[in-house]
Amino acid sequence: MDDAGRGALDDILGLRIRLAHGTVQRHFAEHCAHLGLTQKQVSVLWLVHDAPGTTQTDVARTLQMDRATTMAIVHALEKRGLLVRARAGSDARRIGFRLTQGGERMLEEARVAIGEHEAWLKERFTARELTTLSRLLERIYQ
Amino acid sequence: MDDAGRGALDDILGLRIRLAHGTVQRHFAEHCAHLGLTQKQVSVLWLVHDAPGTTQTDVARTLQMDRATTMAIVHALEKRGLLVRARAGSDARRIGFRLTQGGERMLEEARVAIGEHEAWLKERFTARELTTLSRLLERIYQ
DNA sequence: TATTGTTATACTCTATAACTATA
DNA sequence: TATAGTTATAGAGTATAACAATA
Repeated sequence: MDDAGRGALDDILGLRIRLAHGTVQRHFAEHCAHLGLTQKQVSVLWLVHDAPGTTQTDVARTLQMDRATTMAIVHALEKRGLLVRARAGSDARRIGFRLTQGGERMLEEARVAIGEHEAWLKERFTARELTTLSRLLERIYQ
Repeated sequence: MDDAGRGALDDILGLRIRLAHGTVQRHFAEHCAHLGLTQKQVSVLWLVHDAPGTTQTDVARTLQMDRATTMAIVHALEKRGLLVRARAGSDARRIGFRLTQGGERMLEEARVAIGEHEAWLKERFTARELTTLSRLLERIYQ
């Protein structure tokens, strides 16, 4: 009995995405180890910097995470003094985030490391290929 | 102080890959929950089916995992009686894998569920786009 | 010495469920 | 009732380090 016409593991797009993700994650972990931050933590710092006052629910939606998962990440950042929480607006349930001075400094440093990390990732593509890849990936998570 | 010329979070390819990966993983978890298998476990079953006698190191290399990580996954499959281990060839260090009858049956069932899952994933692309996406992703992990 | 398998350990991410406070 | 945040808990994936057996 053979597997003719049954499809190979190579045709599984999910596997390709998973392998690519793993490769990127490993390179990040190595290259950005000196920051002591994970990809997710940097994403949150970046997001809050771009839009101070962003709430937990906003962050969860943008990064497509559970609220509880978001909590854990924010907690770690708060514990390190990179981010503070404060009531946002008239709705007493909503708590907005702001970066501390230390958080801003850390983000600047992270941006340098991530710039290098992204350069390593992108160097294998032309500008046109990068645009194509970004647009195709977008269709998956949007 | 503004961020003109500094690059936006949207330009981070690593983030797009991460979001796409998360979306695919969540859909797999929902759609394939009845199997009681994770993506990794199915990959290992599939791999061993395609090449009986495959060793732990082979699996680790193909799926780009640590040997210890591979162990944990294989252990779970062995515990459920889907896979057995046996000495492979003359090298007494190498242990090859084979699927049991139950493992073969489980793989058949998994293939159906994964076919549907992949159809959901791929329906948003044309055949040509799929080829492009696969080739671009390949350049990252190969 | 190098490779293969193994175990122990630890950390991140992820999600669920149950809870409190506010709208 | 619905939403925002919180906490506890658990499982999966990942990696490191140290070890035994074999090449």
